[in-house]
Amino acid sequence: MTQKFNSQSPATGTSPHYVAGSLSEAQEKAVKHKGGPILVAAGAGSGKTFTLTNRLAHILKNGADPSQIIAITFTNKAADEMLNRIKKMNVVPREGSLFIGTFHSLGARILKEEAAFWGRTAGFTIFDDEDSLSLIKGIIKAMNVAKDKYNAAGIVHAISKMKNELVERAGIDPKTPYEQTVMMMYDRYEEALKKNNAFDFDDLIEKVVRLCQSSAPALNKYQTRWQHILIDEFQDVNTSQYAMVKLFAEKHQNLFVIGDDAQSIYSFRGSDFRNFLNFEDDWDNATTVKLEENYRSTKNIIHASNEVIKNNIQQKPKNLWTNNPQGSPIFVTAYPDGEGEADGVADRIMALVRKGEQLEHIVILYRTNAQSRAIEQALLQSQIPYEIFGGLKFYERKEIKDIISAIRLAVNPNDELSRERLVKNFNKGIGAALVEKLPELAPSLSLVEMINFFIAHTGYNDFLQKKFKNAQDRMDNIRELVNFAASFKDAKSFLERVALMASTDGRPKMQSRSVKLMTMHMAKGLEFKHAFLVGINETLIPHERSLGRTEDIEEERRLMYVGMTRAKEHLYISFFALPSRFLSEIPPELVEFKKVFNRRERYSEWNEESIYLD
DNA sequence: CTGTCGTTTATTTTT
DNA sequence: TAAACGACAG
Repeated sequence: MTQKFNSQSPATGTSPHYVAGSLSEAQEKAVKHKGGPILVAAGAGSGKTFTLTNRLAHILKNGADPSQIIAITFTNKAADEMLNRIKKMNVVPREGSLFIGTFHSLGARILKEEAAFWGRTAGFTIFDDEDSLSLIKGIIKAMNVAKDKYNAAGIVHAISKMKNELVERAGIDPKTPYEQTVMMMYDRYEEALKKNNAFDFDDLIEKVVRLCQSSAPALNKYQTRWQHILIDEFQDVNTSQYAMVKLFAEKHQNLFVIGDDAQSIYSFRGSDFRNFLNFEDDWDNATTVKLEENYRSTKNIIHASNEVIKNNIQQKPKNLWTNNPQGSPIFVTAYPDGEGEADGVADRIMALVRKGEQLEHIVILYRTNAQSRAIEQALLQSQIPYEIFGGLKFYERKEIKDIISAIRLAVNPNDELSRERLVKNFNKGIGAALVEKLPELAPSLSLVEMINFFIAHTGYNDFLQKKFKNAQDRMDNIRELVNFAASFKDAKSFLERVALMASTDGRPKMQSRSVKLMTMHMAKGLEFKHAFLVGINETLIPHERSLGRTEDIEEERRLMYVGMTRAKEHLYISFFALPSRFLSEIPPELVEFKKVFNRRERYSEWNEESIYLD
């Protein structure tokens, strides 16, 4: 077995360095599956990406043309990783003919082909969440309704939900005046998108499904084209994504889906892991393979995680096990308050450093972003270098958005939002002049020339310096953007990529010598030698907002499970105030419990006896 | 354009 | 309870 414990994989890498060909028995069964629908239930750390990549290679080696295959992921990062691994295996005869990408990029690609059906051109713009919000805000204003009654974000959310759940517009019968108005806004929103020659994120899936539902030739085209469909993180598909895939796979039935229902943590965004649980009922001749050997963590960590997730009712039964060593106990620490906890974690990290541990092997995970502040302060004080993951997406930065707006308008003159943004941004008519000039200029300039034109024409560096204290940082960001843009052959593909970028994509590469801080959501798929789970309090995880419904609490438990299974060797869990119920689900014999008193005098009477709730 | 005051809102966020 | 946002006056 080359998948060895404590491998030298980078901190953010997802798996040890495998050698192709060393599949476990279960992995081999999944990889060499003959045909027909197959669900691979891949537990945490069971070599999911490895199996998926080998499956793809297997299909290619058995004579399928790359153009007949689509492999769908949720993130660009996952897609890039798979593509890199596949390239190394030397099984793709023609470069560029194989689709490995996200649901959204697949949708964008199809809609480019089918733009006319929706009254768009191939140069359509992809509106992001912020664009959708401004569009709705404009509609609310124009409709002259009571602003306090119609919350723009709420309406955007409602529309997004309808699209994700494929709710038929014609089937909706709004009863109350409020509902009637919202539906009117929906209609206006759709009109506005069309007028702007734009699709929103959800359209990239929904409009493909609607097209295939209403046009037999179109459906037949894609069904025939794609004979093999592979889907990663299948537990996270939403209704429209699954509908799209189902339509495509109906003809050849070569649908390979892989994922872990125990790690479904995005239901608030429409992910529905019942698609995973019901797969065998949904496809007559479905095969199921379970990957239950964990190559990542110690026995203690796996045992503790299993005991926690066991308490969920809605799940596929599984028995995750490992050949790895027993390892150290789970270190659970009670602190008097959040600051005490942060200091305690910093102290513990210092101790690890003194023992020669590398900072990049350490991660601190929390439930909510707000929790990072206390931790940051403590790390600063102890002079421990750290890096926060997530936060603002690269392209959501103001300076980046300004430039993107200019390129968007150049490519798509109907993009009113970008025009507005540019006009508003600069005084003395600079914006207006720019907006006039762009569409003549665009065809004659390369992408990078266009960006440089924008910067020169608007005096953008001066603009930044006048307006922002951190102008230098922002100019650095622009330089990053120019570097990134230089690798694209045309503005259209650049815009598509940028629009579909996640918060961790496209940012300057991370530093290696630093502790990583992130939410438990962001940590999915990653692994670290040492994982600190902080703020494991009742009201934080499970979050107080989830306490009403069993399903929500079960999702919180899955999140806890995701957090715990990130640790390879050492798992540190801490809390203040009331310990999370999930802590009491860890068997006491696996835990080394410690209490820290007297951080401040007023907590001296703090006297909880154990982490176990009554 | 800029600053201030009142109001709102407060989990997670793969695209 | 703070902090972020938006409206509006100066």
